Amino acid sequence: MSQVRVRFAPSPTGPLHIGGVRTALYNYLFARKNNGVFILRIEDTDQTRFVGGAEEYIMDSLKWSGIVVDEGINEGGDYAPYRQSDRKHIYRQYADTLFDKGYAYYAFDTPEELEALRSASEKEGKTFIYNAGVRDKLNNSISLSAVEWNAKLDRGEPYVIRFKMPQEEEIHFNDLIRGHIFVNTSTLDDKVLFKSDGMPTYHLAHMVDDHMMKITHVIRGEEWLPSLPLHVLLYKAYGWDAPLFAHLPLLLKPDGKGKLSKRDGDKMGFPVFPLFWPYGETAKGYREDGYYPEAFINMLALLGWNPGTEQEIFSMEELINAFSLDRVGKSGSRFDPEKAKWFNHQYLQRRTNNQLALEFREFLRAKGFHVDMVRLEMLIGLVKERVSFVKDIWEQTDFFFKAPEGYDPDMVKKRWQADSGRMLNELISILQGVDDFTATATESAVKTWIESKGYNTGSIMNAFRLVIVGTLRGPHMFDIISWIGKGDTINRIEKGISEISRK
RNA sequence: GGUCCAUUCGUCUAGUGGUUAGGACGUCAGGUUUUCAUCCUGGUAACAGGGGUUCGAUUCCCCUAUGGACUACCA
Repeated sequence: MSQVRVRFAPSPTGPLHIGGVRTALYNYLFARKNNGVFILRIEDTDQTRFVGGAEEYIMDSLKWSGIVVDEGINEGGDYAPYRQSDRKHIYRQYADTLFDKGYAYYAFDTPEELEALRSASEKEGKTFIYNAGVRDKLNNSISLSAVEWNAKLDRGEPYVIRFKMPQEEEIHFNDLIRGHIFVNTSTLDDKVLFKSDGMPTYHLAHMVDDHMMKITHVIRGEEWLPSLPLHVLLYKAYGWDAPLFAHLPLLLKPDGKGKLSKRDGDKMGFPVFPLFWPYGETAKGYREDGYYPEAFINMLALLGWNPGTEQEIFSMEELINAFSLDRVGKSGSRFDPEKAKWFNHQYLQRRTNNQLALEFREFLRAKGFHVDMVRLEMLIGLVKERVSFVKDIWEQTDFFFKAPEGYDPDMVKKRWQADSGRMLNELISILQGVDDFTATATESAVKTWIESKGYNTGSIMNAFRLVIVGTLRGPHMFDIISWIGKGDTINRIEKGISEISRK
């Protein structure tokens, strides 16, 4: 068999949705798995919907995700150009071929006329379909005489080129994910192939390009399934071999009904886009929310596909190895933001303290703290397993950098006893006597003291934590005081005693 | 409305003509942690409904219901 060639073909109409990233990913995995080629083609035939920055956004998103394009606008390739507006000149002749062969015709109906027909049909509870049923009553090169429609062309009247859908024919085709499907052409309409503005529609452009670029497998979203019969007919009309098709199920809302949208993300506080979108109505991105691209991709890969084993954590290499189209599900997947966080937690745990320290150092710098790497790595080691994102580390460690500004009133009420101040004063002198201020040294000194006095460990330690942290949370107490040092520890105890006792 | 597609725990899913219907996220409980979190252990929880076919259907077929996509000179 010839070399596998697949393409991801988005429209630059705004930021790329994570559903789009998943489509790109599956194409990419399929290509790599089969030693094939992954192509990025920009489908910008609708000039009215063009959005500046979207093309770069698409490329940046793929790059961040670790999806490597083999042929595309930046990469070049034997089938360039890879942007449809740059290929404009090649489509017209293919529309003409279809006309010459009798598979297409000119239509002069104005958008207003068609709109009127549609609303009239709707009033009767019917759907207006521009096909064999009404074709010869409308304004086109089939209903009009050759003299008439040629005159219109000569006058420069706007027109489109429509596909001439067969009247009553069963179209059978196969989808790699869904199997055999068939539909009767009487329910299909004469789709516009070539627009009056001189641009092809998606239906013409994508298949001409797929054919010219020798695409072997079309892996795209389920929203294209209804137009597959048209595409199959088009391939037949040209006498071309059609590629194999695989229609991917959609990503659905975490709750409620319908497909995942930007609104869901806004409402529930999770991103629906890979990267921050800075234009117009801005949108948050996974990258900016602190997700690792590996976790993001891993999460997306498992939404609609599964390996058939119980493995859940996959590197890109592993995904490539394990991927196959026949393990892609048929039904839409509800997106679960909680599971996305879990994936990031897993990836964060697999990073070394050194890597995390490097990442967290940027955070600290922004806050004006400068800590050397050795101490930072120690700190990371204390809180690493408690967090899912680098940015969470701050919430877990803020009290390492500054004494508490207040003391949790509920906890004080619950844990601060009449003699807590006296005992903590004793504790100060115990700590004062520890020269080597390591966690083990201070711990053993304090435990010996508590035992010798017959104190209650719990009440001492809770009060201790209160004055050091400000509330009852955080890592092991002796790890904390070892990190902040003897001087600061004692200062905090003294400050805590005086401030809490005063109340 | 019409056409097409889909339907296993709350969610992502595995699975088979005869299984204690498995895993993960979430959730709940217990344990560890003198705090909180993590972690560990355990529990909860599903074959949409109705007809067939069959000795036997979650699995195969049909119908219904529900969900989704499409129904543009948008992709």
